[in-house]
Amino acid sequence: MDRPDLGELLARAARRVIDAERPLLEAHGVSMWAYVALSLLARGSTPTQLALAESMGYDKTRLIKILDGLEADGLVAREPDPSDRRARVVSLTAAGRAKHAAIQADIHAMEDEVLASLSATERATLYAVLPRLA
Amino acid sequence: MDRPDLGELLARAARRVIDAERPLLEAHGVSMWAYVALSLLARGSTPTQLALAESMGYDKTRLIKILDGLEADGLVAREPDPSDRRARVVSLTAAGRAKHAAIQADIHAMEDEVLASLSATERATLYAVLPRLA
DNA sequence: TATTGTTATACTCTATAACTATA
DNA sequence: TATAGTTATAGAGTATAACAATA
Repeated sequence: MDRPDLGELLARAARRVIDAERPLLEAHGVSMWAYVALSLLARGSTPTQLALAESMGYDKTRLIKILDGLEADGLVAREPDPSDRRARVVSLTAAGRAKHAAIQADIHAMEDEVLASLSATERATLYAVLPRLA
Repeated sequence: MDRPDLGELLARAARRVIDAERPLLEAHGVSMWAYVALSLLARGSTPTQLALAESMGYDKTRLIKILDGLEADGLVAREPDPSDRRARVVSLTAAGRAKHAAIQADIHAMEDEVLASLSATERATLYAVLPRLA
């Protein structure tokens, strides 16, 4: 009966990693949710704002300010969807793609330190299991 | 270079599990942070409020309202620390211990569903690795 | 002088409701 | 009538500073 709570374990691990990400993101002048948006866009899709918000697990009304900032910095572009002129399609600019790659490189370097004490099989299992929990 | 971000994976998994916890906690009339406090106290220690806040990773000023509610419900007791009369020692009452056990039973049953698709070794690795990340 | 618990205040984040333009 | 994007407002959550009692 000495079983720890999974939610607490996940939340503590997530908080630890995110706390370590915070200064890296700040150095790049990008908020956490802005980085999440850049990450999804870097995976290749050019979704509408609503679709982007849903795949981020974020609110469409809050995403607007995020995109305003990214657009003002020239990292993303918003263009009207030809097939539905109510919608606006979001895409990465070349600068946005470069920015995301630079940030992600820093983050992955940080993660390597966090994961240093894990064996290769433990790491592989972690990356295999986590997506299936979400 | 198609490596996912660990922070995002952990945050999504944590959010999913915590979202599933929310209705269970609400049914027991306990907030998430109140449950975290009950969990730490159930592990046997009777810390001072400040020590409890630190081990929760929570703010001491916000913990006060949490403890006020738990004390009003008769789930915890606050007594002055004999060795330092500024401090107040927090402990579980019998009702608090029973309450925590009942909530945790519900939560563990929910977690079993979440973990159902994982093999026994995957589960063991997950429980071994997560504490080392935090 | 420093620290524990407490309160009060300001700030950020989040959720909800309305508005426009299209469908 | 319903939906995508937008804006504004209210609410919850969080952080900071100050206070009384004790060290």
